[in-house]
This record gives sequence, structure tokens and C-alpha cells, in this order.
Amino acid sequence: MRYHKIPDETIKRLPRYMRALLLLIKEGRETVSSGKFAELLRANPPQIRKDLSYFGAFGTPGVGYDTKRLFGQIQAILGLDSTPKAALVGLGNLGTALLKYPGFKAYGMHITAIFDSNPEKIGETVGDIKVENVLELSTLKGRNMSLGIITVPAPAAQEIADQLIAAGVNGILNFAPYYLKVPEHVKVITIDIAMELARLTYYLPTKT
Amino acid sequence: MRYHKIPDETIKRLPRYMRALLLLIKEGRETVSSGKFAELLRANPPQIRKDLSYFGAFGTPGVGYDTKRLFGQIQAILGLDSTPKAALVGLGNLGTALLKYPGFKAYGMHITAIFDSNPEKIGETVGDIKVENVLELSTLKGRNMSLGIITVPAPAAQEIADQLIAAGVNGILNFAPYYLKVPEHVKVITIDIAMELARLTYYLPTKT
DNA sequence: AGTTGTGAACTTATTCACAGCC
DNA sequence: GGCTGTGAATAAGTTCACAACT
Repeated sequence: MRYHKIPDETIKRLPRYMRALLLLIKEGRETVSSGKFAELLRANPPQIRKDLSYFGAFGTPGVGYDTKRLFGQIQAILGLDSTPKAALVGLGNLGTALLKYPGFKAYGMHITAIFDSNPEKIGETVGDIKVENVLELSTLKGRNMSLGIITVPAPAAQEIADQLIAAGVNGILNFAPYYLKVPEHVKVITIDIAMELARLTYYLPTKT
Repeated sequence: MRYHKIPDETIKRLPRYMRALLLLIKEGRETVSSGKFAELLRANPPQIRKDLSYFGAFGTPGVGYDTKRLFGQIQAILGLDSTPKAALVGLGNLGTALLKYPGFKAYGMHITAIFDSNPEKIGETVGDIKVENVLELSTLKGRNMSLGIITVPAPAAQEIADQLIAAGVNGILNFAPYYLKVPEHVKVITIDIAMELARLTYYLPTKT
């Protein structure tokens, strides 16, 4: 491999690859070819090979890719091998759903702090994490938290984001339907569910 | 405008435009230029103009776009003017969060049926919708439901999808971390939250 | 003067095709 | 023989630059 700028689209696909690999590993498969792998993911074999080739040569010609090894390699590429810690702010239905989500751990990630504004919830324990008062969000500083998950209503999102960033977070997963203003060095991924559903209708056959 | 294949990326941006327009309309703005609009969305003016131009000429040179009219036009493009009906399957935390999501209605969409397998929930009323038994999913047929939202655990997702499709649904918003196999005419959008969070870590500065 | 709409230039991403390796 | 890794070819999407319109 030489120097290449890695396409953003490739990065988006890597977690998908991880999930498929997890499945294969659970099935006891030791190796997988790009062809078989593509079939499982409903993708094209050359794309998978190219995606992986950006990071080095991971496969064995004539054989394929070692499932376990590749999983570890992708995990390392994404920076998941250091099990980043995430703070969740907003323990509503969505926040609760996320905490129960299986798969965070599978990828090597940990939600280790929870904040909410509801006095009834503060002090409560979810999993083995104590719910803290959102007004004390500044105490996050020094707790080595690199990610924040925002599941609060839209009007509060910006302030929460500001505080998370002040506490040292530099990656935010935002579920509030609001465009966060953040400094250059902070990466935000916004998931807007209503928007996705809205887009879906475009593809329906019964368009007038 | 001539004939053009419309980029998928353009379709993804249209709901974002709608949301920004809603905001402008609420503020009482009658018109907006692509420059102002781009600023609000943190996007490029020519991209907005090009996106819109795929569907016709919506703006007035020297003035800009009429906010209300443009909102209606995008709504029509996406097929949201006929207020499509959606069935939600799986009333867990995520399903409940979705039902409370403000914004579905804003876009012109309606969740009009809820299904779950939990006997305690069946018969209950959420909003003004009665929760039905998931085993009776086939009763959806003839109720003119065009969209399905799947918020059940991964192992059940495929079967639910099959039944939704049998009942006439041809667009599915899937939250289960599973690749659904669907016929050609059905469009699936999968939102995998863990995957998005996994991707986020790639952009963190502290990569080893 | 201000702003749209759009062909053309450019950039980015995907797919192909095949040499090289196991 | 089967499969990877990758330069080259193709396709898709974005940005530019400017003519045309109000």
C-alpha cells in the first residue's frame, strides 16, 4: 500500500464489516473470501478489497481473510481497541434504549457515565452506572471521556454539547434534531430519525 | 430543467432543507436566498441551488426562494404531501421514543398502527393508537399502510419485515442490527446506532 | 445590484481487469 | 485454481463561473 487519502465512505463501511465478522466468528468460520463476505453484506467484492487495502494487506491470496484477525485490525483502525468511554446525556426513552443496546460492547465501547435533569432519575442506577445531575456535567473533566451521546430535546442540545466539549469530549453522537455548532476539532454525527423516515417515502412506488 | 438522474445524496438532503424551512417559516421569513439558507444548514449555496434545480425552477432571481412554497414543493417531491401511514412494530424503549418524537407530523407523516408481543402492552393505548398483537400483523393488509418501522430485537426483524411486506408495506425503517432480505420493490433504510458511534471514534485525535 | 439555474471543470468514489501470490 | 491487492477506467457528486432573469 502507498499513501492514500481514505474515503469517508470507506470509514462508514468499516463498522458494518465488523458486525458481519462478528457473525462469522460466532459461526466458527476461520477465514472468509471477499466474495463470500460481499454476499453476506450485499456489497461488491472489489469494494471490500479496496476498502481494506487502504490500510494494508490483510488477506491471504488463494485463501481470503482471517476473520478474527481482520476484526481486530478494523477495530484498531477505528480506534476501538482502546475501548473509548462515552457519556450519555438524557435518560429518556431513547437514552434508555441506547443503554440497553447490545452491540456497543461488541464493538469495544463503553458508556460509563449518565446524566439527566429529572430529580427522580438522579441517583438511580442503570446497569451499574449511577445517574448524575446534568448540572454537574462539568465534573466529567478529568474522567477521560472521549465521546458524548446527546439524547435530550432539541432546545437543550447546544448547551449540553458546549459543556461536553468543555469537559474534553471530542466526538458527539447527536440525536437531537438540531445542527450543533462545535469547534473544528470536534466531530459530530447527527442521527435524525424523522429525516430518515421522510426520505424513505421518496422511494415508494405510489408517488403522485 | 432537462432530464437528469437525481443523485441519492440530493434526496438525503431534502428532509434537512424541510427542517430548516420550518424554522424560517416559524420565524416569519417569507423568502430566503441560497446563501442565507446555506449558512443556516452549514452547506454550500451552489449545492442547494443545484439540488433544487433537479426538480424545476423554484426560486426567483434577485429574490430567492419563497419559504412556504418551497416547503410544500419539497414535501411533494418526497411524497409526503399524501401523509403516508406508518406501522410501528416493537414498543420497547426505542419504539416508545419514536412515538414521542416531535417532527414526524411536521414532515407530514403519521404512525397509525402499533404492534407488540408483550401481553401487558397489547390493548394499551399510546397517543390515541391501540397496541395490537404482533401475531395479528397480517390484519394490516387493506389498511393502506405504506411504511413500516421495525424496533424489535435483531433475531425477530426478518420475520417482521416479511410480514410487513406481505401486508403491502414497501418502505421499511429498520433499527435492528440485521441486514434484511427484501424483494426488489421494497426500500429499506437501516439505522444502526452502534455502528455510527463506532465510526465516530475514528475521527478522534487520540488514535494510537 | 442581487440572485437564480446550469453547463463545464473538478473532485471523489466505485468498479473493472488482471498481475502476482498462495 | 482461487483469491488478493491495485492501477486504470468509469461513474457519481460537488463546486465553479457566469449568463439570464427580476
